[in-house]
Amino acid sequence: MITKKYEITDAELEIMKVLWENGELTLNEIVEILSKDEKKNKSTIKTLLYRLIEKESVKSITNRKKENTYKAAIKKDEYLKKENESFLEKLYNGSTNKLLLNFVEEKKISKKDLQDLLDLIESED
Amino acid sequence: MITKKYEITDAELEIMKVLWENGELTLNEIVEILSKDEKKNKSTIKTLLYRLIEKESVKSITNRKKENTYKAAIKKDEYLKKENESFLEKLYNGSTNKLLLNFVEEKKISKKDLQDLLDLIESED
DNA sequence: AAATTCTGTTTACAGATGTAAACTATATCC
DNA sequence: GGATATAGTTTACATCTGTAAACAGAATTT
Repeated sequence: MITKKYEITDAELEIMKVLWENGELTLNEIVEILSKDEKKNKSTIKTLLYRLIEKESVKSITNRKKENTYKAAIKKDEYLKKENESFLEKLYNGSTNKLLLNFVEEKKISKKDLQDLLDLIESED
Repeated sequence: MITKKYEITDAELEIMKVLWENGELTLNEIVEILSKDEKKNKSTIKTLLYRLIEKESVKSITNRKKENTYKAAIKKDEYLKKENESFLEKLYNGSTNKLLLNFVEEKKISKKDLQDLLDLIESED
């Protein structure tokens, strides 16, 4: 059976982000946090949370004498990695260099950004 | 009225890629090219092409005494730019630097890649 | 010219997605 | 303890997607 752990939709991702940032939360806490910028109905958030639980991207924790809490069951890094890869594949034939070049052309990356990053790497090894 | 020009689905994108690479083509030429790697039915390709025409991403050209030809009505660069931006926004809060750092951590970008790119930029200005 | 064959256009349909209400069981209030 | 509120679960529904067939009009064949 194929795991769909990483196939998270845009709407679901908003919930994952909250969980990644805040750890273990109750439904109401999630709603609270999301209500700051999003205008999603609580019921909608419940559904999204449920779908995430079904696809095992979120774990629901039953607490004695309290509401359940929910936490991310997949790591943000791993998710990002998959997404990066499919983005690269979809638009740049898997070539990071093409992407970089494109970003530079679009002025999304400056010379300084590159230099800073290089310095950072140098300082690490 | 909002133009949906750039909202191209994954399946539709395969057709756009063919048109970007080959310019103006007939349906059969598109089918021919796509049949190399994809296993899409001709009818499916027709539908995708039609949807692209509807959303004004492809222009259909009527030729006297010949089949229509089709060509991309949006530029690849522009499309890429939008996609880059939404990808950045969705996963990195719009921060190119976060993306870069992440790519380096995932070993998608090497020190050499960065250096080469820097050299390239230097040589340009 | 009638039959056949394609090209262009429309319709179909199942599954995914965003959004939210309905239902049910459990906890809380009086 | 019964009424009420709320959390957890299920169902609903419109739109979007991927896939493809149906249909209609023009071109080609015989």
